[in-house]
Amino acid sequence: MVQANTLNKIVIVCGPTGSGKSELAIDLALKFNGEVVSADSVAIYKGLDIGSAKPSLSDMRGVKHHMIDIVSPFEEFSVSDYENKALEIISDIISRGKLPIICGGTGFYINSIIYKLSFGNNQGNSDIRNKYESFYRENGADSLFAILQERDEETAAKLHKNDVKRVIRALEILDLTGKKKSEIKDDFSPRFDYVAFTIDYPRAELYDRINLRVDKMLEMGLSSEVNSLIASGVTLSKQCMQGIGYKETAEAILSGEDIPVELIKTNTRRYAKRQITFFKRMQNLIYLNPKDFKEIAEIETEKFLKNEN
RNA sequence: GGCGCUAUAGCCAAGUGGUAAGGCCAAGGUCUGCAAAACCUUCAUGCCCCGGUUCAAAUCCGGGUGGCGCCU
Repeated sequence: MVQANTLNKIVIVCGPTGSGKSELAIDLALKFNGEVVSADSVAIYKGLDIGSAKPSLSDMRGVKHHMIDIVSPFEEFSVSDYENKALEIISDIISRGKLPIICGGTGFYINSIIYKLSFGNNQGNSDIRNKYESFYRENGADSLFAILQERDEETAAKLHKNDVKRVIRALEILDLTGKKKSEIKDDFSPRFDYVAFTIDYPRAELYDRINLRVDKMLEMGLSSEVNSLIASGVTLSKQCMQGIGYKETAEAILSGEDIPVELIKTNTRRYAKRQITFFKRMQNLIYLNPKDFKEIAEIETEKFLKNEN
Protein backbone atom coordinates (compact mmCIF):
# COMPACT_ATOMS: atom_id res chain seq x y z
CA MET A 1 0.00 0.00 0.00
CA VAL A 2 1.13 3.46 -0.84
CA GLN A 3 0.97 5.74 2.15
CA ALA A 4 0.06 9.37 1.80
CA ASN A 5 3.35 11.05 1.22
CA THR A 6 3.88 14.45 -0.25
CA LEU A 7 7.00 13.25 -1.98
CA ASN A 8 4.93 10.86 -4.01
CA LYS A 9 4.31 12.76 -7.16
CA ILE A 10 2.07 11.71 -9.97
CA VAL A 11 0.80 13.36 -13.10
CA ILE A 12 -2.75 12.89 -14.33
CA VAL A 13 -4.00 13.31 -17.87
CA CYS A 14 -7.77 13.16 -17.96
CA GLY A 15 -10.71 14.58 -19.85
CA PRO A 16 -13.29 13.60 -22.40
CA THR A 17 -12.85 10.88 -24.96
CA GLY A 18 -11.27 12.01 -28.20
CA SER A 19 -9.32 14.88 -26.72
CA GLY A 20 -5.90 13.38 -27.28
CA LYS A 21 -5.07 12.20 -23.76
CA SER A 22 -3.06 9.13 -24.74
CA GLU A 23 -0.71 11.05 -26.94
CA LEU A 24 -0.09 13.74 -24.36
CA ALA A 25 0.55 11.14 -21.66
CA ILE A 26 3.11 9.43 -23.86
CA ASP A 27 4.80 12.73 -24.67
CA LEU A 28 5.11 13.49 -20.98
CA ALA A 29 6.34 10.01 -20.20
CA LEU A 30 9.10 10.35 -22.77
CA LYS A 31 10.12 13.73 -21.52
CA PHE A 32 10.02 13.00 -17.79
CA ASN A 33 11.02 9.35 -17.59
CA GLY A 34 7.53 8.17 -16.88
CA GLU A 35 5.27 5.18 -17.30
CA VAL A 36 1.61 5.38 -18.20
CA VAL A 37 -1.06 3.96 -15.94
CA SER A 38 -4.32 3.77 -17.85
CA ALA A 39 -7.55 4.76 -16.09
CA ASP A 40 -10.05 3.46 -18.56
CA SER A 41 -12.84 1.09 -17.68
CA VAL A 42 -12.94 -0.51 -21.12
CA ALA A 43 -9.28 -0.63 -22.05
CA ILE A 44 -8.67 -2.91 -19.07
CA TYR A 45 -10.33 -5.66 -21.09
CA LYS A 46 -8.40 -7.95 -23.39
CA GLY A 47 -9.77 -8.08 -26.89
CA LEU A 48 -11.55 -4.75 -26.72
CA ASP A 49 -9.02 -2.76 -28.69
CA ILE A 50 -10.56 -0.79 -31.49
CA GLY A 51 -13.69 0.37 -29.69
CA SER A 52 -11.75 1.42 -26.62
CA ALA A 53 -9.20 3.32 -28.71
CA LYS A 54 -6.34 1.54 -27.03
CA PRO A 55 -3.00 2.96 -28.05
CA SER A 56 -1.16 0.62 -30.37
CA LEU A 57 2.37 -0.54 -29.75
CA SER A 58 3.68 2.04 -32.17
CA ASP A 59 1.57 4.76 -30.55
CA MET A 60 3.23 3.92 -27.25
CA ARG A 61 6.67 4.80 -28.61
CA GLY A 62 8.39 2.48 -26.17
CA VAL A 63 6.65 3.90 -23.12
CA LYS A 64 5.52 1.26 -20.67
CA HIS A 65 1.72 1.10 -20.21
CA HIS A 66 -0.10 -0.44 -17.29
CA MET A 67 -3.71 -1.37 -16.52
CA ILE A 68 -4.47 -2.24 -20.11
CA ASP A 69 -5.49 -5.77 -21.14
CA ILE A 70 -5.52 -6.99 -17.59
CA VAL A 71 -8.88 -8.71 -17.41
CA SER A 72 -10.75 -11.14 -19.61
CA PRO A 73 -13.99 -10.02 -21.25
CA PHE A 74 -15.79 -12.64 -19.18
CA GLU A 75 -14.76 -11.09 -15.89
CA GLU A 76 -16.37 -8.37 -13.84
CA PHE A 77 -14.19 -5.54 -12.69
CA SER A 78 -14.90 -2.81 -10.16
CA VAL A 79 -13.38 0.48 -9.12
CA SER A 80 -12.06 -1.20 -6.06
CA ASP A 81 -10.25 -3.80 -8.14
CA TYR A 82 -8.87 -0.95 -10.14
CA GLU A 83 -7.75 0.93 -7.07
CA ASN A 84 -5.89 -2.05 -5.61
CA LYS A 85 -4.00 -2.91 -8.74
CA ALA A 86 -3.27 0.64 -9.80
CA LEU A 87 -1.96 1.62 -6.39
CA GLU A 88 0.42 -1.30 -6.38
CA ILE A 89 1.70 -0.40 -9.81
CA ILE A 90 2.05 3.26 -8.95
CA SER A 91 4.11 2.56 -5.88
CA ASP A 92 6.30 0.23 -7.89
CA ILE A 93 6.87 2.89 -10.53
CA ILE A 94 7.77 5.42 -7.85
CA SER A 95 10.12 2.99 -6.14
CA ARG A 96 11.95 2.57 -9.40
CA GLY A 97 12.44 6.30 -9.54
CA LYS A 98 10.09 6.88 -12.44
CA LEU A 99 7.10 9.14 -12.82
CA PRO A 100 3.61 7.59 -12.87
CA ILE A 101 1.36 9.24 -15.43
CA ILE A 102 -2.27 8.34 -14.92
CA CYS A 103 -4.13 8.68 -18.16
CA GLY A 104 -7.78 8.04 -18.78
CA GLY A 105 -11.34 9.21 -18.99
CA THR A 106 -12.87 7.15 -16.21
CA GLY A 107 -13.15 9.78 -13.53
CA PHE A 108 -14.30 7.36 -10.90
CA TYR A 109 -11.12 5.32 -11.35
CA ILE A 110 -8.97 8.40 -11.10
CA ASN A 111 -10.74 9.47 -7.92
CA SER A 112 -10.09 6.05 -6.45
CA ILE A 113 -6.38 6.58 -6.70
CA ILE A 114 -6.36 10.21 -5.61
CA TYR A 115 -8.63 9.71 -2.60
CA LYS A 116 -8.84 7.00 -0.05
CA LEU A 117 -12.44 6.06 -0.58
CA SER A 118 -13.91 3.19 1.36
CA PHE A 119 -16.57 2.24 -1.18
CA GLY A 120 -18.82 1.06 1.59
CA ASN A 121 -16.19 -1.37 2.77
CA ASN A 122 -17.66 -4.34 1.04
CA GLN A 123 -17.85 -5.79 -2.39
CA GLY A 124 -20.89 -6.31 -4.52
CA ASN A 125 -22.93 -9.37 -3.85
CA SER A 126 -24.90 -10.66 -6.78
CA ASP A 127 -27.44 -12.56 -4.67
CA ILE A 128 -28.40 -9.45 -2.82
CA ARG A 129 -28.43 -7.36 -5.95
CA ASN A 130 -30.62 -9.87 -7.71
CA LYS A 131 -32.97 -9.96 -4.79
CA TYR A 132 -33.50 -6.21 -4.84
CA GLU A 133 -33.56 -6.03 -8.60
CA SER A 134 -36.41 -8.46 -8.81
CA PHE A 135 -38.17 -6.62 -6.03
CA TYR A 136 -37.77 -3.48 -8.06
CA ARG A 137 -39.10 -5.11 -11.21
CA GLU A 138 -42.16 -6.37 -9.40
CA ASN A 139 -42.91 -3.42 -7.14
CA GLY A 140 -41.36 -0.42 -8.80
CA ALA A 141 -38.88 2.24 -7.81
CA ASP A 142 -41.09 3.88 -5.21
CA SER A 143 -41.45 0.73 -3.13
CA LEU A 144 -37.76 -0.01 -3.34
CA PHE A 145 -36.94 3.51 -2.30
CA ALA A 146 -39.35 3.27 0.61
CA ILE A 147 -37.28 0.42 2.04
CA LEU A 148 -34.16 2.53 1.99
CA GLN A 149 -35.96 5.48 3.49
CA GLU A 150 -36.91 3.35 6.40
CA ARG A 151 -33.52 1.73 6.92
CA ASP A 152 -31.14 4.58 6.07
CA GLU A 153 -32.99 7.83 5.83
CA GLU A 154 -29.88 9.94 5.43
CA THR A 155 -28.61 8.10 2.38
CA ALA A 156 -32.09 7.99 0.91
CA ALA A 157 -32.27 11.75 1.20
CA LYS A 158 -29.20 12.05 -0.99
CA LEU A 159 -30.46 9.75 -3.71
CA HIS A 160 -33.22 10.11 -6.23
CA LYS A 161 -35.79 7.36 -6.03
CA ASN A 162 -35.27 6.45 -9.65
CA ASP A 163 -31.57 5.94 -9.19
CA VAL A 164 -32.18 2.24 -8.67
CA LYS A 165 -28.56 1.19 -8.93
CA ARG A 166 -27.47 3.37 -6.08
CA VAL A 167 -30.53 2.63 -4.00
CA ILE A 168 -29.74 -1.06 -4.34
CA ARG A 169 -26.10 -0.49 -3.46
CA ALA A 170 -27.09 1.34 -0.29
CA LEU A 171 -29.35 -1.54 0.68
CA GLU A 172 -26.61 -3.99 -0.16
CA ILE A 173 -24.22 -2.26 2.22
CA LEU A 174 -26.88 -2.40 4.90
CA ASP A 175 -27.47 -6.10 4.39
CA LEU A 176 -23.81 -7.01 4.18
CA THR A 177 -22.31 -4.90 6.92
CA GLY A 178 -25.24 -3.94 9.04
CA LYS A 179 -24.01 -0.39 8.75
CA LYS A 180 -25.60 2.56 7.07
CA LYS A 181 -23.82 3.97 4.10
CA SER A 182 -24.32 7.40 5.62
CA GLU A 183 -22.26 6.38 8.63
CA ILE A 184 -19.18 5.75 6.58
CA LYS A 185 -17.08 8.88 6.47
CA ASP A 186 -14.23 9.21 4.07
CA ASP A 187 -11.07 11.20 4.05
CA PHE A 188 -10.88 13.37 0.99
CA SER A 189 -7.30 14.49 1.39
CA PRO A 190 -5.32 13.40 -1.64
CA ARG A 191 -2.91 10.52 -1.15
CA PHE A 192 -0.57 11.85 -3.82
CA ASP A 193 0.88 15.15 -4.77
CA TYR A 194 -0.36 15.62 -8.30
CA VAL A 195 -1.01 17.91 -11.23
CA ALA A 196 -3.76 17.10 -13.69
CA PHE A 197 -4.15 18.13 -17.29
CA THR A 198 -7.03 18.12 -19.72
CA ILE A 199 -7.00 19.31 -23.28
CA ASP A 200 -9.81 21.79 -23.54
CA TYR A 201 -11.32 21.70 -27.02
CA PRO A 202 -14.25 23.91 -27.90
CA ARG A 203 -17.34 21.73 -27.73
CA ALA A 204 -18.05 21.76 -31.47
CA GLU A 205 -14.49 20.82 -32.28
CA LEU A 206 -14.47 17.99 -29.76
CA TYR A 207 -17.66 16.65 -31.28
CA ASP A 208 -16.16 16.74 -34.75
CA ARG A 209 -13.17 14.79 -33.50
CA ILE A 210 -15.44 12.24 -31.87
CA ASN A 211 -17.54 11.77 -34.99
CA LEU A 212 -14.43 11.24 -37.05
CA ARG A 213 -13.00 8.84 -34.57
CA VAL A 214 -16.11 6.68 -34.61
CA ASP A 215 -15.95 6.52 -38.40
CA LYS A 216 -12.34 5.49 -38.08
CA MET A 217 -13.15 2.74 -35.60
CA LEU A 218 -15.62 1.27 -38.04
CA GLU A 219 -13.03 1.43 -40.81
CA MET A 220 -10.52 -0.27 -38.57
CA GLY A 221 -12.88 -3.18 -38.12
CA LEU A 222 -14.91 -2.58 -34.99
CA SER A 223 -17.60 -4.93 -36.21
CA SER A 224 -15.21 -7.81 -36.73
CA GLU A 225 -13.76 -7.19 -33.29
CA VAL A 226 -17.25 -7.40 -31.81
CA ASN A 227 -17.97 -10.42 -33.95
CA SER A 228 -15.06 -12.33 -32.56
CA LEU A 229 -16.00 -11.40 -29.01
CA ILE A 230 -19.48 -12.77 -29.64
CA ALA A 231 -18.02 -15.85 -31.30
CA SER A 232 -15.86 -16.51 -28.27
CA GLY A 233 -18.95 -16.51 -26.11
CA VAL A 234 -19.06 -12.99 -24.70
CA THR A 235 -22.70 -12.11 -24.27
CA LEU A 236 -24.43 -8.75 -24.23
CA SER A 237 -24.93 -8.97 -20.50
CA LYS A 238 -21.21 -8.94 -19.79
CA GLN A 239 -19.90 -5.79 -18.24
CA CYS A 240 -17.43 -5.16 -21.02
CA MET A 241 -20.24 -5.18 -23.55
CA GLN A 242 -21.69 -2.08 -21.90
CA GLY A 243 -19.01 -0.05 -23.60
CA ILE A 244 -20.13 2.49 -26.15
CA GLY A 245 -19.66 1.15 -29.64
CA TYR A 246 -19.68 -2.41 -28.33
CA LYS A 247 -23.25 -2.66 -27.13
CA GLU A 248 -24.71 -0.98 -30.21
CA THR A 249 -22.60 -3.02 -32.60
CA ALA A 250 -23.32 -6.28 -30.82
CA GLU A 251 -27.05 -5.65 -30.84
CA ALA A 252 -26.97 -4.86 -34.53
CA ILE A 253 -24.96 -7.97 -35.33
CA LEU A 254 -27.23 -10.21 -33.28
CA SER A 255 -30.37 -8.84 -34.88
CA GLY A 256 -28.90 -8.73 -38.37
CA GLU A 257 -29.22 -5.00 -38.72
CA ASP A 258 -26.83 -2.33 -39.96
CA ILE A 259 -24.41 -0.88 -37.45
CA PRO A 260 -26.02 2.29 -36.06
CA VAL A 261 -23.14 4.65 -36.67
CA GLU A 262 -25.05 7.80 -35.80
CA LEU A 263 -26.23 6.32 -32.53
CA ILE A 264 -22.70 5.37 -31.58
CA LYS A 265 -21.58 8.90 -32.30
CA THR A 266 -24.40 10.41 -30.28
CA ASN A 267 -23.72 8.14 -27.33
CA THR A 268 -20.05 8.96 -27.47
CA ARG A 269 -20.73 12.68 -27.54
CA ARG A 270 -23.04 12.40 -24.56
CA TYR A 271 -20.41 10.42 -22.72
CA ALA A 272 -17.87 13.12 -23.43
CA LYS A 273 -20.25 15.67 -21.98
CA ARG A 274 -20.62 13.64 -18.79
CA GLN A 275 -16.86 13.34 -18.51
CA ILE A 276 -16.44 17.08 -18.86
CA THR A 277 -18.96 17.58 -16.06
CA PHE A 278 -17.20 15.05 -13.86
CA PHE A 279 -13.76 16.55 -14.25
CA LYS A 280 -14.98 20.06 -13.51
CA ARG A 281 -14.74 19.16 -9.86
CA MET A 282 -11.20 17.89 -9.97
CA GLN A 283 -8.69 19.92 -7.97
CA ASN A 284 -5.39 20.99 -9.49
CA LEU A 285 -6.74 20.53 -13.00
CA ILE A 286 -5.07 22.60 -15.66
CA TYR A 287 -7.11 23.25 -18.79
CA LEU A 288 -4.83 23.23 -21.80
CA ASN A 289 -5.45 25.06 -25.03
CA PRO A 290 -5.40 22.66 -28.00
CA LYS A 291 -2.96 24.97 -29.76
CA ASP A 292 -0.06 24.61 -27.35
CA PHE A 293 -1.12 21.91 -24.93
CA LYS A 294 2.07 19.93 -25.20
CA GLU A 295 4.42 22.81 -24.41
CA ILE A 296 2.32 24.07 -21.52
CA ALA A 297 1.93 20.59 -20.08
CA GLU A 298 5.68 20.14 -20.15
CA ILE A 299 6.33 23.47 -18.50
CA GLU A 300 3.75 22.83 -15.81
CA THR A 301 5.03 19.31 -15.16
CA GLU A 302 8.54 20.62 -14.80
CA LYS A 303 7.40 23.22 -12.30
CA PHE A 304 5.44 20.61 -10.42
CA LEU A 305 8.38 18.23 -10.19
CA LYS A 306 10.80 20.91 -9.01
CA ASN A 307 8.48 22.19 -6.36
CA GLU A 308 9.30 20.37 -3.14
CA ASN A 309 6.10 21.48 -1.44
C1' G B 1 -54.24 25.01 -64.75
C1' G B 2 -58.14 22.05 -61.64
C1' C B 3 -59.25 19.07 -57.29
C1' G B 4 -58.01 16.88 -52.58
C1' C B 5 -54.86 16.52 -48.25
C1' U B 6 -51.53 19.03 -45.09
C1' A B 7 -48.58 22.98 -42.21
C1' U B 8 -47.40 22.61 -34.03
C1' A B 9 -39.73 23.45 -31.04
C1' G B 10 -33.56 21.53 -34.46
C1' C B 11 -36.36 16.52 -35.57
C1' C B 12 -40.72 13.07 -34.74
C1' A B 13 -45.41 14.13 -32.75
C1' A B 14 -50.40 14.62 -29.47
C1' G B 15 -54.05 18.11 -29.21
C1' U B 16 -60.69 19.51 -33.26
C1' G B 17 -63.22 26.13 -28.99
C1' G B 18 -61.10 27.19 -22.63
C1' U B 19 -55.35 28.99 -22.35
C1' A B 20 -49.61 23.95 -26.07
C1' A B 21 -48.93 15.95 -24.07
C1' G B 22 -44.88 12.86 -25.02
C1' G B 23 -40.30 11.19 -27.38
C1' C B 24 -35.50 12.33 -29.70
C1' C B 25 -31.59 15.87 -29.99
C1' A B 26 -29.28 19.77 -27.14
C1' A B 27 -27.70 22.21 -22.61
C1' G B 28 -26.71 21.92 -17.34
C1' G B 29 -25.90 18.61 -13.23
C1' U B 30 -25.27 14.20 -9.78
C1' C B 31 -21.64 10.52 -8.97
C1' U B 32 -18.11 6.44 -2.60
C1' G B 33 -17.22 -1.74 -5.27
C1' C B 34 -21.52 -2.51 -12.43
C1' A B 35 -18.99 4.43 -13.88
C1' A B 36 -18.23 4.05 -21.76
C1' A B 37 -22.90 2.47 -16.19
C1' A B 38 -27.01 4.68 -13.61
C1' C B 39 -29.78 8.94 -12.42
C1' C B 40 -31.74 14.26 -12.15
C1' U B 41 -33.06 19.26 -14.12
C1' U B 42 -34.07 22.63 -18.17
C1' C B 43 -35.73 23.31 -23.18
C1' A B 44 -42.68 26.65 -28.03
C1' U B 45 -45.94 33.70 -24.06
C1' G B 46 -46.74 30.26 -28.79
C1' C B 47 -49.07 26.32 -33.12
C1' C B 48 -46.99 29.05 -41.65
C1' C B 49 -49.03 34.35 -42.83
C1' C B 50 -53.30 37.90 -43.09
C1' G B 51 -58.28 38.84 -41.91
C1' G B 52 -63.00 37.18 -39.65
C1' U B 53 -66.49 34.61 -36.00
C1' U B 54 -66.43 34.19 -30.50
C1' C B 55 -66.24 36.19 -23.70
C1' A B 56 -62.35 32.68 -25.43
C1' A B 57 -59.15 30.06 -31.60
C1' A B 58 -53.43 25.75 -32.63
C1' U B 59 -58.48 24.21 -32.90
C1' C B 60 -64.25 27.20 -36.62
C1' C B 61 -64.72 30.43 -41.42
C1' G B 62 -62.39 33.23 -45.70
C1' G B 63 -57.98 34.50 -48.32
C1' G B 64 -52.73 33.88 -49.12
C1' U B 65 -48.05 31.00 -49.03
C1' G B 66 -45.17 26.27 -48.72
C1' G B 67 -45.31 20.84 -49.00
C1' C B 68 -47.62 16.18 -50.61
C1' G B 69 -50.98 13.47 -53.80
C1' C B 70 -54.32 12.94 -57.86
C1' C B 71 -56.38 14.80 -62.50
C1' U B 72 -55.78 17.48 -67.26
